Amino acid sequence: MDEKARARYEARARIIKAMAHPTRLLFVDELAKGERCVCELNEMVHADVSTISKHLAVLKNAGIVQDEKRGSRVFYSLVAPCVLNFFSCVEGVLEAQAKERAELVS
Amino acid sequence: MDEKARARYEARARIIKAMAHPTRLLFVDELAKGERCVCELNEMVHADVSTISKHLAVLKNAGIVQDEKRGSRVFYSLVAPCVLNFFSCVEGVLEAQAKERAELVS
DNA sequence: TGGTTATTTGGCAAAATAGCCAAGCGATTA
DNA sequence: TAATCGCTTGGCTATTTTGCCAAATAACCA
Repeated sequence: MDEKARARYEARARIIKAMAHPTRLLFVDELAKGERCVCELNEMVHADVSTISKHLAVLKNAGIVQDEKRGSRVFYSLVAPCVLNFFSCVEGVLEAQAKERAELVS
Repeated sequence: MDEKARARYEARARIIKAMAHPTRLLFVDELAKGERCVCELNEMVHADVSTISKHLAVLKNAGIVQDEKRGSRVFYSLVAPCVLNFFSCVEGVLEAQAKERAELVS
């Protein structure tokens, strides 16, 4: 594999890595319904606001969400809705795993 | 968020995390073309065989690939081809980012 | 102006991940 | 049987990620 190809896979991995956290997946799921301010997202999770803010920064850096300050609040919204497609795939994999585990028992 | 929802997002994140590495993305891409033995995958990457083996174990544990021993070799194949859909999405995000960076310069 | 609210940043410690080497193990060949 | 091949596992260190706290900033209200 040449250097260029390696860089491409690294760039791809960077984006996917941004999705690889339960809290961030929850946020993406929520933002699919519309924009939300940090305070709203904060209410959904048991974590420090600074932690929330850093998770959102990760998503923003990856180009998955964008932010817009209005008044004293910052609103985040989804700019790459295609990441929602990840869910159906992942759900399918989880179901297959559950099925397999069930068969092992029987 | 209740305990059950949290567990669901954690399970999802586990699968996505398995995809969040350049080498593993390369392997998935390669396995999309057909099964490959560890030795073939090893040739594609500058890394110790043990490292390769561990990456494959991560993908297998996540339910993305499966393995089958035939003779002295172990062949891996893709069992969740839907993960290939990740690529087109990620590619789109990368393009959008490149475009934005280009606009910042101009 | 001073205080409060909303959010980000810096810094740190704990946890998870990555990758190398050495060792182990089953299958194959000599 | 001994040596080799293909692969996995254990163990270790280096790096990255996570999440908390404290501090900084910006907008708003009194």
